[in-house]
Amino acid sequence: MDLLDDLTPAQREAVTHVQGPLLVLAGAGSGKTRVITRRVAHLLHSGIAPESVLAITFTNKAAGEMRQRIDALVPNSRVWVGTFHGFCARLLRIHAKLAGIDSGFTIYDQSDRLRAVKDVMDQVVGDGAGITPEHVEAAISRAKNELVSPQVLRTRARDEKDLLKARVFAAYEEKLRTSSAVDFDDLLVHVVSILKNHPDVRAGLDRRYRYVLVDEYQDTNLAQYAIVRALSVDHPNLCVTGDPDQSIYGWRGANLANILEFERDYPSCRVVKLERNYRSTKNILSVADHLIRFNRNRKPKSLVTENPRGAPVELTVYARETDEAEGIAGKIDSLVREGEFRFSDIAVFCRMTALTRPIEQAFRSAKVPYQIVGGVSFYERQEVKDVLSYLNLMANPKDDLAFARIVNVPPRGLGKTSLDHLVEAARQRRIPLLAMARQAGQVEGLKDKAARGLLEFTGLVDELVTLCDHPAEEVIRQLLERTGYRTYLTGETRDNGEDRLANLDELISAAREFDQDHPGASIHDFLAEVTLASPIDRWDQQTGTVTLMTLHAAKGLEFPVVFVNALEEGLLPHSRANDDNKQLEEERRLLFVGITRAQRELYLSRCRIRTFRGQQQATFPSRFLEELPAEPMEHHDRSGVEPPQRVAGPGAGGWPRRPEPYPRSRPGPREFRLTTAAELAGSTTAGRGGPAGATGPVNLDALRPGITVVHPQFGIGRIVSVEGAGPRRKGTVAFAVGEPRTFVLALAPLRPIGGTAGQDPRPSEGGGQNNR
DNA sequence: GGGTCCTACATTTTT
DNA sequence: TGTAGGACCC
Repeated sequence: MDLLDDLTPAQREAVTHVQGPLLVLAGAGSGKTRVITRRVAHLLHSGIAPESVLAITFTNKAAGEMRQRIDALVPNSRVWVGTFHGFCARLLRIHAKLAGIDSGFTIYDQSDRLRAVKDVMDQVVGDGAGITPEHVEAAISRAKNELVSPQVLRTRARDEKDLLKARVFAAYEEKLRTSSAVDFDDLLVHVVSILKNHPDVRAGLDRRYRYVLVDEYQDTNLAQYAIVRALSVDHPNLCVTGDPDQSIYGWRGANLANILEFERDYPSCRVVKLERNYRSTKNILSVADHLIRFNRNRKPKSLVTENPRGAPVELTVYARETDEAEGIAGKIDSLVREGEFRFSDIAVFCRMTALTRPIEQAFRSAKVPYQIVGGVSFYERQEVKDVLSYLNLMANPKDDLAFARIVNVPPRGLGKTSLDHLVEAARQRRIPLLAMARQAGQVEGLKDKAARGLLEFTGLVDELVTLCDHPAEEVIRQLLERTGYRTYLTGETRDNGEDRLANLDELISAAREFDQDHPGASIHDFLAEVTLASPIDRWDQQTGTVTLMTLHAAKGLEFPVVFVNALEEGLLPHSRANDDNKQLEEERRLLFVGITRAQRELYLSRCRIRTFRGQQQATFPSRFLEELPAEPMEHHDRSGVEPPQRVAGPGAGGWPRRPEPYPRSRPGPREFRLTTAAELAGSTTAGRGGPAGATGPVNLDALRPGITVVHPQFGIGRIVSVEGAGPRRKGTVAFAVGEPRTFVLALAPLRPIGGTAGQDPRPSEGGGQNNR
């Protein structure tokens, strides 16, 4: 077949471009994957050696799909397709020495890193000092993604806490070094340093990978950017594809500027825009387009489609999250019953995994088959992690983390006290725990019994190490028997012993599959693959079930029918984004990504009262709802709420302490009216750019304690106290969502709402008027 | 040493 | 609501 036959001129231009940098700005659903795979095929057809093509994706799943599609066009092409982390892990195995690490290094995942940070903090910081290991861990990751060393981080410190973080960072790095371990981010960081410090290696790789493709370029961080650039100096045949409007990993260091300024990096580059959408109906696209136009930091872009108009986009308001879940389950049931869709055509997206629970429950009782993507990865489950720790220790005797994890699993009479003695002795001698355990007799303060236990353990490890060259499946089978782990779990009747045994069997299957796919591979390779695996890689669209996943996981996928739930302030946008416009725009893109996954039907929903973390709370509609167009949408209110009552509220200006349950006995459609903080603030006419400031002078006398106010950014709240006088008078406002905040009243865009203090400012109240 | 219970805690998204 | 870590008891 001809590679170009069924392509548009723009797509054809991208596919046939061979030499020089190329930027493909691909709107959602514009056939980007098809363009990339065709382009690779075209390169190969033009006589370019497969070994000189490097295709980098964001997830293993995307990589697998791309490889498959390339294979279909050009069988057995041996093009390298993979993720950044996979590529770097492979490079590092070869060039470990140049980065000053063992080639047998262990890769620590995020939970390993957190564990290591905790250990380090115990030693370096002593007691807390006001920062949590999670904070430090996040700071370390951020620093690494931005190629910031502990030393530099220290010079940037602004307070005691920052200094402390920098100190822990340095100690953590030392710990990694002595353990021959690298964390996730290090895979990139070490490769960057090799490329930087060894020009010959860099030039060699640049030459080798003459044609580099990077997908989802909008999600690259500084380290990734540095790698890509270093590989495209002498042979800048760099093709990047992406969509700035779908950048949703800023929190992980992704830098939108990478794609926005690609043309500046490579002035000679060709730019191809794919703006025609093949995926969604006109209605869905219109909703997506309206929303994303509220983002300021973007390149304007039009998305057009020749697809039919399609059904209206539905927005439904429910009373509670359980009703929402049941509503979604019921709708899915009828969609399938009507015969137009199968379960596997349908997906439900949530902002957070925690929001999936009520939906799962509803699915179970409505007998809707579903699979959930995300949450705890298979490889992060305790028993799986235990076994992997054995493998890690076998492969890397310096891996103290692995040692500590399994030295007493199954129980060998080695409790915390013994461990503490061992750790202290090892620390003094600066040797790994396993090496110290071999000389258990020399450990001060250790009981005989514990010393014997340690020696027994080292003997076991030595025995296991002899298995290292065998196929992964066999190693694991043997390991489970010889360590007594299987027996240990078999005796475990509580704690889902059965499930855990089943997980071990699944691990064995995974190992078998690995052995088949990678004959001759080492345990290191198996461990690397497993550590770099993510939950989404295991997702399978072909199982005949509804898919339940986070909005982040949904990127790159498409479904005929899509539901997005919990469109409420504090959830979408997430409360942590409240005070930062950049983050707010990212939240908007997140919803944009969700919407544009839908091919034919899109259902949005929210509820008035949500029980979350065991707490019942009244909600506010997401501000994003206000940014959707009126026309192709259909609003339903199934919350059974009363029209607003113009009567005095429950207390003197009282914020209801606890939201009143809405009557379920009086359901029925109600007229719909959007009420968002921004609208109440009187800024609905602000148009582009979203909520603006207040629209007129506010009488400062009106801002008294007890008054309900609205802030364009933080939403509705009540003034709890006022201090000082004159122009510098400050007021503290308790918001319905998020932390209380203090403002200089004369400067803050606060507006009283509801007129008198007595009026019920109940959030989320449906209005009596129709907004159309 | 090891198990159990309890409390305090945090709580986004993941290669 | 869940989990991780500490206190307590055997």
